[in-house]
Amino acid sequence: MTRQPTSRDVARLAGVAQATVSHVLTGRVNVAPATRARVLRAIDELGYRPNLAARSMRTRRTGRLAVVLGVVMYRATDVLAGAGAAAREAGYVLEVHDAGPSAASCTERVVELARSGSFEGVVVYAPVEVDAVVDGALACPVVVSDEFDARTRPAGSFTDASAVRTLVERLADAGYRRFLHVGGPADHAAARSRRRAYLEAVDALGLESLGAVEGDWGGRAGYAAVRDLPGAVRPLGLVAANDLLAAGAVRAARERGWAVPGDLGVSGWDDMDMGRFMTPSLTTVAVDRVGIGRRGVRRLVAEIDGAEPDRSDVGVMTVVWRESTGDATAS
Amino acid sequence: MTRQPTSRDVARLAGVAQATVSHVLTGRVNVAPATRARVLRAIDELGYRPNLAARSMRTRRTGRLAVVLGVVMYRATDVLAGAGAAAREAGYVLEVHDAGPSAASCTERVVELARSGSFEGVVVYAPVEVDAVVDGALACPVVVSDEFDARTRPAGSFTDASAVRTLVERLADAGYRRFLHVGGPADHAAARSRRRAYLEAVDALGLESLGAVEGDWGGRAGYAAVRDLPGAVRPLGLVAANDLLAAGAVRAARERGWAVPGDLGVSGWDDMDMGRFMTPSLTTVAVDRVGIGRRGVRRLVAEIDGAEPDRSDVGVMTVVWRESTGDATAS
DNA sequence: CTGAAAGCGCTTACAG
DNA sequence: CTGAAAGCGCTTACAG
Repeated sequence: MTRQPTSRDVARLAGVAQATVSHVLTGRVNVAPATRARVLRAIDELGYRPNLAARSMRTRRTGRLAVVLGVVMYRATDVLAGAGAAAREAGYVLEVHDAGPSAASCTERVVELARSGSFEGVVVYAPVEVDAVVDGALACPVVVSDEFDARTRPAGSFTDASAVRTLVERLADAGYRRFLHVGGPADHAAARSRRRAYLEAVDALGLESLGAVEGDWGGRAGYAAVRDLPGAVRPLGLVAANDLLAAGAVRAARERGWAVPGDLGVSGWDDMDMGRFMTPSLTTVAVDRVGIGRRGVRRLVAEIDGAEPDRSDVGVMTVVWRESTGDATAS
Repeated sequence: MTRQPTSRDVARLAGVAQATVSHVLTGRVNVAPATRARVLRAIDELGYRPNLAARSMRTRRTGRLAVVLGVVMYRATDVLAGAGAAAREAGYVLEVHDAGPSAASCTERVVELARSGSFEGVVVYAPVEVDAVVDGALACPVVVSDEFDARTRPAGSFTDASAVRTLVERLADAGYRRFLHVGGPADHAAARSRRRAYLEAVDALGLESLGAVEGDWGGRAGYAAVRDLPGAVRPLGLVAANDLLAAGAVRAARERGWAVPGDLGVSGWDDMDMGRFMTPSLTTVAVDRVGIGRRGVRRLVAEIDGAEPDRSDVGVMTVVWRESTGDATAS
């Protein structure tokens, strides 16, 4: 833990000026090969590492991106991994801030970070009140991941919609006669989008729907929804907004002696690890979380650079068919 | 996105010297109340924010801690939340780096970060080769979370051991006659610790053990272990190193027509959300992940300060009893 | 209690 | 191709 060597030390050892060391380091100015080699050797010998704070002060670039995370997301670290990789590629480093589950606290944090001047951009994977963010006097761009952007119909909603439509169609084909949606909290754009997709699907297909229940992302809402249903609704097709809600629904059905599949056909969302080992194994929608993370950072970097955002990897959901959406019992 | 105001701007507006602004900000030098108020008003009016890079360069403190995360952990964001809160309390900011699942890649990353000089400390929630870390010429302290520290018997192992012992005893009391452990990968200290605890428990209690199988943290190993067992082992008590392994075991048992509980009694680990909705619901060990995160950062901060680490919140596991460890079928 | 001056370690015009 | 000089925005002895 002795004093770290500086570019002056390197210059001295290499017998050149400090500026030359800098030229070698930044690569923005040509340096004669022999000089360059001397500098590199000195760097190596001294174990020199540039002081990033000093560089940042001089260049007025921090090289930092802030990530705001909502804790509720399943496997948020996958998103982080994607975001981190994209950030590295673009030469940035990520500072992660989690801001609790509520849209209010997330919004507050986003504004604080975007005003701090310590970041070149903020990317948000959390529910926020976008208007508040946009209004604030920000020092850098803010990008809200599609899944959490409430301003417009999110880009992700197209794929949400098609996945939900596919699930409803399949359940109808399998013989389920009535339908129910158990959704997530309304302040999440993804929850709203799946709910809307469900309502559109049953409407478009002329199916009998018992409606859309709102829950949190925990399983109890799914459990309660099925527990409280009249028996006459069977066979029922249930599209849940995530796997926990679906698992709760399955549990309630079993306690009532309903067959799953048979009396109840269920699908979840998120492809949680455990779903494949449940009995019945759970049909679900696999989401490319790493891609979501990557996309958020890429959009942010594009905005920082004033470039066109990359749209190439939109649409990253796959329905995973398992036992829980098997055929209904003929009644 | 206009130029950010500096402490000079504040000084000019308040009619004081730049040093006085600094005195107000750092609080290390007394300032007359009236002067102080003028400065504060100017700061507010200008929306001034100190430039952290400049401050850091001058003070030679970065105010940053690096966190290295292994992606495999369940709900790693809980750990992050705890770490982030503890860091905030101590006046630090966290930079999160995930380093892939392997001990080699994590170790490499830790050394790189600890050498970079950009951090005042590194806290590791990932499997690492501690010797390599200790050998390197590091610029800051490195703390490995107990759960991943391979050097010594980790502090967490005591609680691992007692939880495992409790589970084995209960299964024995419930009438299970033979025992099996399905563990995690051996390069994880937690996996080794649970395995050892299992072996000690069956030995101490004089129970018949079929041994300890090593898996990854996914559910297939649990599935395969039970699928391949002779039927004569029933009733079997199985202690799995996590809930996925346990869920896999349950699934295999059901496919073989074994009753769970009855022919097979199973416990998991991690208290994954879905476990309570499985049929049977899964007995498991709840871990205080937020506490693990907090403890890691507190130990690191203590080391930075040369203070005694806080040991007050060690031992943060609770067995959650559910249906899967119910009574064995008398045979 | 207040302020003038130096300097943290870099990079960037600019001159040679 | 190389280097001398200035300056990024702050804080810290130090003097008054």
